[in-house]
Amino acid sequence: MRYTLRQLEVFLATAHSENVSRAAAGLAMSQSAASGALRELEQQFDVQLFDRIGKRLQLSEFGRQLRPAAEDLLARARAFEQSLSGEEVSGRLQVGATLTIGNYLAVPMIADYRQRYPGADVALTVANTAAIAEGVANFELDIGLVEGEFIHPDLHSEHWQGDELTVFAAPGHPLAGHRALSDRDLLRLDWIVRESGSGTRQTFERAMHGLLPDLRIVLELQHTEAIKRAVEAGLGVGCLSRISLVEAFARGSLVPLRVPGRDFTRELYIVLHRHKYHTAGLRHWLQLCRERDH
Amino acid sequence: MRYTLRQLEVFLATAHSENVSRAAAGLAMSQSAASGALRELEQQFDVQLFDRIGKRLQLSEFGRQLRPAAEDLLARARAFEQSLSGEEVSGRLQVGATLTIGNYLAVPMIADYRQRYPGADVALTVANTAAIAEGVANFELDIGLVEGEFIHPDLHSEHWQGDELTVFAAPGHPLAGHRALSDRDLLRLDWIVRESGSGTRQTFERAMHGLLPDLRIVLELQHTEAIKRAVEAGLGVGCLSRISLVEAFARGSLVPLRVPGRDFTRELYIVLHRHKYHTAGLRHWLQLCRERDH
DNA sequence: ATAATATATCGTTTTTACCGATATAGGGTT
DNA sequence: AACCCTATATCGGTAAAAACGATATATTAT
Repeated sequence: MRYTLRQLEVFLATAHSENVSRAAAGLAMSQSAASGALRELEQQFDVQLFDRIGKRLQLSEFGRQLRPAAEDLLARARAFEQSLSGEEVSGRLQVGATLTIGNYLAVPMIADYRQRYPGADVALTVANTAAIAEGVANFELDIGLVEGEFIHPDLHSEHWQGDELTVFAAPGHPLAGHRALSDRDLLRLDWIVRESGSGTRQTFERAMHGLLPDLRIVLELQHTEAIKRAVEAGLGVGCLSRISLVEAFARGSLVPLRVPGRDFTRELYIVLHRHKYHTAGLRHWLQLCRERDH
Repeated sequence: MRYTLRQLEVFLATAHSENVSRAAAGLAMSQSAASGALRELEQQFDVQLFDRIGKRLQLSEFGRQLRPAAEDLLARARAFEQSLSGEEVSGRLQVGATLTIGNYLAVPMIADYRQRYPGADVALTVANTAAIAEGVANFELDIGLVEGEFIHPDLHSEHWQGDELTVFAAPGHPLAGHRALSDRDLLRLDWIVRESGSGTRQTFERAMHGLLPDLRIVLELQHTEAIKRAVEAGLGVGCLSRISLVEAFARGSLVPLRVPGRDFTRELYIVLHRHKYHTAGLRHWLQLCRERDH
């Protein structure tokens, strides 16, 4: 064997940070040692893993090709080390989720996961669908839970569960408890919705197709809770995922409005890297996802 | 990382030969170095991979548990080394096959394989079904092509193709070109068949169920070609796989006899280790197998 | 018993991995 | 353009690791 697992660690850490010094620090070694390990690996096989553009290191085309296999190999090596150590589930599972999913679906799942597999740790990163996908593609996230569809050569996205937006208002709103809303009603309402670019907003716009130019959007907020409070305060009606509203409906602080003519459904997806090793932790999390696949 | 790929190599080579000295020789290192590497690996994780029974080393229960994952990891590490080296298919593919399959199916496949993937090498081991299965389980063979079914916790056997034995005789035989043979006919014949324990013999005995005690077996031979020549010489009738007879039938040196009342079919299986990494070579071979799955 | 065969260990040598220091070089900033 | 900040590569030295040969020890076979 003409290379070591340590060299792989250096390679991948450097590929990740595009910075030998930081990679070295992360691996608890000096910059010179990391630089040497990289040089060693490249010389052994007479290949170039990085393009040295000035003082910058950037994965070469060849290095980019090799990375997924190297990540896979190292993940397996770590898993093997753990079976040698006799440990069960360990290592921090990096979960990425969009805002709505993160707050309302992922958080209870994390509680469940940590209870079922003590010693297992989860880090939740909340970002939009594109950023989550990027993270999974770069091996920074183990799994993504997102609201949008997309295509990426290295990623595999699997249908998780259906979701639906609900139009809602404060209990005292003129149209609360009213008949089903027509398009004319929708155009007379003041809307408080999520910001452009969010998955929730995209679904909202799709559902409102045909009315968009004339819709009165009075407030755009980046947080679900803020929207709910604004609606409670009577500033207008909102449109959010039903999963973020069940509690408020149960309490009676908000009430749903029926809009039968329009399609507010959307699908949630699980995003995985096509060539990533599934650690025990990841397998357990996936099982949890599938159990909650209504 | 608290271990090296080299240590894994020593571990596996020793597990394979149950002999540190030979393992060391195979890895081009001294016995003392191998012994030290093993000790190192065990001390790092405070585990016992081998039971030292006197001068004998035998995989401990723990070592046995770990072996498949280690083999998998090392196979992947080697594959990664090859992608670093820029080589394509390489390494010798160890194929195990039973006698009939080896001679009549595997040999032309090897020719095909080597032509399609220049640089790829194949070693064919011919043995009975049980020995092939054993070899695959011990990682000595990459794949087995066998005639019998069996169950083994670590092995996965997949249906490959159907086969059929054919009863045949020399063209001048009294029953050649005759009507279909009845049980009474079968009992009057002199039989030349494969030896007990062979897959072909097993299928033959199953097909002849009910007649076995009275069957006149005049000759048992271990080689298909020998049986054909004996039948050509008029010593009796034979019963072999149709795949070993097509040529002789085409030439007219032998002729088939019809035995409609009895079932001479059997199934051929592909045997793989459940937890073995599929190298590029193995994947190509499997593809070849599936192409030839009639 | 004795020979043959294997493994473990010891002292030694060689190799390697790593560090700190230093040289080099790009990218901003003034 | 000169300067500083930040990064990487390289060099010499050192400590650790890996390997070797020789030797001690243990088991099996003769």
